Amino acid sequence: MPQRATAAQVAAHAGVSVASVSRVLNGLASSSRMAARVQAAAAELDYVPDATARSLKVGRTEQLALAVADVGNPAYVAMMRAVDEVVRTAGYRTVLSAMGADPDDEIDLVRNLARGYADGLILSPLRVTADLVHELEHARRPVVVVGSLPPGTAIDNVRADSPGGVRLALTHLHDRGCRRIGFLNGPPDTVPGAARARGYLRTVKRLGLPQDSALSVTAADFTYDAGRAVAARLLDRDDPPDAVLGANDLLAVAIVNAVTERGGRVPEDVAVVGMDDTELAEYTRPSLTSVSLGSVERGRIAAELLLARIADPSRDVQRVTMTPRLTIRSSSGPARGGRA
Amino acid sequence: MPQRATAAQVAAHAGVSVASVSRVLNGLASSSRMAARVQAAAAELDYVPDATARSLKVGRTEQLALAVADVGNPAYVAMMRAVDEVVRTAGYRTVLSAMGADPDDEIDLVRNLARGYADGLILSPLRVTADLVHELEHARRPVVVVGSLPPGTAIDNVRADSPGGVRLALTHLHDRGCRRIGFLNGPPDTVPGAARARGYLRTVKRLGLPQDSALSVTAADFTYDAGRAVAARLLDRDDPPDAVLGANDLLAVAIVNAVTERGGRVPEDVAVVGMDDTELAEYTRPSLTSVSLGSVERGRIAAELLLARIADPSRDVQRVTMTPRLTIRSSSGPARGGRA
DNA sequence: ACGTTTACCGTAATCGTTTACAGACCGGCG
DNA sequence: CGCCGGTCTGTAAACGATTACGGTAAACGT
Repeated sequence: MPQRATAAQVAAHAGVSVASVSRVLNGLASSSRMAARVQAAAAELDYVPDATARSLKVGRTEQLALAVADVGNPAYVAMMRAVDEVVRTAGYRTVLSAMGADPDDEIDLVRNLARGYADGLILSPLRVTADLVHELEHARRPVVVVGSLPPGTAIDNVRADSPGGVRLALTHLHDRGCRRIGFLNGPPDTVPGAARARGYLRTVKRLGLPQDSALSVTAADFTYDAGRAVAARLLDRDDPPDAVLGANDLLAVAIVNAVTERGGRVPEDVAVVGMDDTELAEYTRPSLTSVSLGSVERGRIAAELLLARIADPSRDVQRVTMTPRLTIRSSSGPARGGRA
Repeated sequence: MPQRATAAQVAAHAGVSVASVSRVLNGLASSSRMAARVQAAAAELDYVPDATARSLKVGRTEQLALAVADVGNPAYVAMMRAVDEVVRTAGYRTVLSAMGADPDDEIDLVRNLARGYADGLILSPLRVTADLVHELEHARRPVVVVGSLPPGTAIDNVRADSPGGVRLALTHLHDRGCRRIGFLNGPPDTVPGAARARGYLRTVKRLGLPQDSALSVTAADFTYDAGRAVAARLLDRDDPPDAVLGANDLLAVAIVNAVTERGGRVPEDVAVVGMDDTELAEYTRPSLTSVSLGSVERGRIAAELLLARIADPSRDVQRVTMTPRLTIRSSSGPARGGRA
């Protein structure tokens, strides 16, 4: 582990001042003779400027923090990739701040941001409490929230249109002839859980479908295992649904597998639609019809919003909503026409 | 965006010196009267110490960099989670340094580490060139490599036993009665690709299986799509294999889907085994027999090795190899006994 | 030839902490 | 009463860069 050279050492070695070293290495005005000397000395000593010292002086870390609720969820993975892509090409680094389900984690995170280890934060919280909103509005560094916020909150944010996505999915199933459409939701006290539950109720009413509360089941979280754990409540009934919407691709796949394990066929006996349109939808068999809520674009836009705000802190607060898009695959099958 | 208070302001507000502020906030010796005053002042001004300044002074950033080749690969996602878990509980942050397929990216990364933006690096390179090894050995900060390195390289590393894993898989298939066992590999010029190819050849020989080079196919990378693109070369033959090993769960799933789309049955017509034992193996139908190369443990151990080396830079170089473990699921089916 | 602009370069201040060092104070012991 | 030991506290020097400022010398115009 060789010692690191400092700018002062380079300066001494080249017989110039540290100011000149800094100038040359940052491409500021300097004679070509000077530039050559400094560069030679820097190369000889294998000098690399210290990021920490630079950050302290210029007041920027060139790092952006990213916090998502669940790194295991493919939708978040896709979002992370998109964020990192934008962030990196802008010359910043991404620091990952995974967090648990505890909303206090998020509050701590925003507080810690005040330490200045990053120039901004992209936060995708599962639950939004009043405390969190308060903390966000008083954050010492710019924050962009991915997901909905209470109306009037003055924070840049980019949200999915969950109710719209649910409507797209249910309408599609209705068009295919499904009438008893079940819903496997995640925890209803989360932002996406609540939004999707709202969308489900609203659309069921609008389409004139049976408002049977037994058709709506919630999993403990948005994971495959949690989906499997409660799938029986939906399927093992005298009057099982002829279609199920999963609040998530993972939950949808859980339903698909639960159906097939019971000897049922997807989509003939039960059609299934997922949400997020992750890669999973392509891998699984039957491939999964899924409505994209724009995870990738949300990530990209969030990163761009953050960079823009860092560049101009006084710009207007932005609020972007993605429009959902349905991709039809095998799990909701071809038109059911003659059957049933 | 309220202004940030500095230690000097807190000191002035409390009528003490900045040294005392620092001492109190870091829990060093100080009278209770002093502690109370400082804490009151700090609370009043909502003071949070600056991470950058602290880092500059103490020479630690409390950040660890993590670089993996492909964030889309579930095996790496699992590894990332494991790393982050360990890193975070040790009080460090994880900074993500995604990189492309270009080996130069990795060299840049190691070089950049000299800037001191992180206290250490966990690197999982797809390809290991001589230049990279050289760079690693002269790195200014501790590096742990996940994956194999040329013998004699003095770098902490934790590797998978790919050949062992392949042997496990092939032996299993052989035991099930399969004789024409195909292999869908990733790029053979990558570290895992090369290791698995070696393992395949060796085991095929040992088991006395046909050494038909047409049975071994390589995909352009370790992704599902790349697998799909070349699956035909393996399946659409006069003498198709009765089993296929995927170098990857993604590649294995690609084979499974390609088989079923051709009307074949898995495992009856073609048994399939994957590698990495990711969550995908549970989701897909038929569920995928897969050999775990210990992605999660590799991540955990890599993080622990790095932390240990940071704590004691002169400790002996460690090299850990995970032993592979086979999990049998439906895709390689029950004993084939009477059939064929 | 002389004043003035221009281009470079070095000195030193600065970013916000931590921490070595030394001074101040108090109590207790001989 | 003097001295020693210990406990706190403040002063000031780092950490390693960037950059405002001023000075020097070359270049230029008349």
